[in-house]
Amino acid sequence: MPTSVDFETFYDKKNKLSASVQGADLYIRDPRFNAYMVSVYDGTEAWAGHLSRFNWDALDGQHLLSHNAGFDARVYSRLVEQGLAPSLNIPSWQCTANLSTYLCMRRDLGRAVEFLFGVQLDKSVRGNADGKTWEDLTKEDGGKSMIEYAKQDAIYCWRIWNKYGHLWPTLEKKLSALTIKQCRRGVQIDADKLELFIGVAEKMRVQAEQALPWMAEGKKPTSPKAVAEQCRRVNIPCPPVKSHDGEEAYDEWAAQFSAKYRWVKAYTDFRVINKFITTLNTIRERLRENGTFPFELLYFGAHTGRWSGSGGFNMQNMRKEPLYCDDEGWLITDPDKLKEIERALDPKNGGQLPSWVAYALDIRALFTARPGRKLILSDLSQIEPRVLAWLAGDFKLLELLARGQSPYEAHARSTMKWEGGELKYEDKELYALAKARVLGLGFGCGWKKFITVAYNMASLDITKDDPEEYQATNDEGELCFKADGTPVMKDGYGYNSRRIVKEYREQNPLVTGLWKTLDESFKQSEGGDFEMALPSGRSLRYGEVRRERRAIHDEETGETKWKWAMTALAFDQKRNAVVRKPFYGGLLTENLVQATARDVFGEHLIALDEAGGMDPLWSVHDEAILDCDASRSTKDVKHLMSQAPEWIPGLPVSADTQEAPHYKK
DNA sequence: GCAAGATGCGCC
DNA sequence: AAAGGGCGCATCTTGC
Repeated sequence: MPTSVDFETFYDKKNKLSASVQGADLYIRDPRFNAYMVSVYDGTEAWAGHLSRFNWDALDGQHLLSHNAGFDARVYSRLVEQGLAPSLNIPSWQCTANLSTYLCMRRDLGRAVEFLFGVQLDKSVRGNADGKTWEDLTKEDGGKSMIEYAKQDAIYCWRIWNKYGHLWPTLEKKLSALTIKQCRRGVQIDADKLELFIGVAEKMRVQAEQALPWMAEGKKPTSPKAVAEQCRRVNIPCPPVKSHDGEEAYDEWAAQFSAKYRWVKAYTDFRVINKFITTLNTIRERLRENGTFPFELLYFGAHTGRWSGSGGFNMQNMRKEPLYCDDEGWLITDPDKLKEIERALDPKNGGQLPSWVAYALDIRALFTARPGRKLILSDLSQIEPRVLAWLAGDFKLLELLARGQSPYEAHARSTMKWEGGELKYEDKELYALAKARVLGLGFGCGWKKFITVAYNMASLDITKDDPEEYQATNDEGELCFKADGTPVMKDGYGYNSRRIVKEYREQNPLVTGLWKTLDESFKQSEGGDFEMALPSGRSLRYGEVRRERRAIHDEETGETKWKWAMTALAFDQKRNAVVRKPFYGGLLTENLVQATARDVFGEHLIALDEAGGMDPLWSVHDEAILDCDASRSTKDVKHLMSQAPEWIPGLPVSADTQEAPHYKK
């Protein structure tokens, strides 16, 4: 029988002493850090009290459990370092927070216990301990309430494992343990480069800041109010809200006014540079003496099972493009100039930065292998379209993929009547369309959204060939064009987008069939839970399916329409809570594909970890970053990541693998 | 003074 | 009938 362990440690939010603010590593090394209490439970007896009274030998040789094992294990190691705990033999330390998330997307103990046992825990004791030392707590009530609280936590941690541990597959246990190991191990940082980047970026920030007229009045640099006031002052419209009016609308606004007003470019630049500096500062603050950077990655951070970044630094969303700085310290944002840089950097053209670029600040270049080792980067090639084809039973497409064709070309051959040679080179237009269809239309996306999706994913403006009657006209009746020469279209336009969406659906009955099947199964589970089985053996659960009327607000007309929708309980990341959301066939298909792709990748991660000689440092959904010894090559990695797990036979898997001096796009 | 919401900027 | 989805963090404003 395992033993659960829970440490209570001093935290002080006001003075920025806490694991959530500092990250676990910095927190436990902070001079103010103090672990004052430990509680344990072995299924029969619970004990909680001050560390000085704890019989550590009781844990020797025991399999341990903690709710957030990564944290408690680090606290223990720190205590050993400080001579406050003996070094014990601990064969395993499992995490019930990770288990709870796997089971029901409730990570914190309170909500997990509420869902799994129907018991409401009182978490107020911990909340009230903010800024209080053990001495403070003993003065209050002899520490009694904290002792009871800590006991309760250890007991429920143990009970979660005891009741549900067997539902956690072996592979998932390994992935949980690997994730905990990765976070603690961290990654080697090029510290000199870090300092250089921060120095250059700070100068760039000053440059941008000096161009903001409202700074003189003491307004904040990115204050929306200050920007709006400035717009009124010079009699130009306020910048369109990107999430509301669309990115394109904003780009047009910026293009129109940036030549005349330098602050138009500068205030957006400021945001970009400032974000960059803040991110780099987090690395600097958390850097350990050996130059490694510990991070946090959440096992099962998304309801599909994907990992999520966490803990103040997200390892999964580092920008791909460097910040380019010109001789005067301005951020280079002009698309033509960026293209020129890209051309110049191509090895075929010399592979050097143009002379007018003073610095290229690439955050990814800071992440390297440990001394004497090498970095290997490997990502699964278009795993989601491949998985979709497998799930839909599209054997024709699978066969083309198995022959080594890209999903875009295979799709064009399979459904778009392409019979020529290599599509990418022979018909660029069709290739772009195939790419947009594959990436954009597999999950039920509608024509309106597809216009942006095609633009973002395949740089395709599918409205440009729309018939003239859809093109907007000005007051004089002349046709309207954007700055780049493409037409401005009327509301209700989208002739070609509608046509493409319709054609895709007609030509891919297996995919639409999958949407329909899932949609119908979902509807049939009305009144109960909908459980979607995944090929790997795990499943996604959608709780308490209901048919209900939901208000839809039409942005254009301002009207509110009521529509029937099928809804279920699902985890909402933004609110960090389980809420009711609408679902439909396309969305369920998307969840199914993403979850299955994650499971395939999970098998690869464990295979890589167990192969030896290479440490998976962290992962980004379909991409593994490995710190390898000299005996390992890209071939080994590529081979392991090209296997289809036995539960998904015939899935054509392939990986792009490279050795690199540092992390890169 | 703090929390929550809106917005922006990043990623697959 | 139609419906992109999955994430995290910083900054600013507003409301209590």
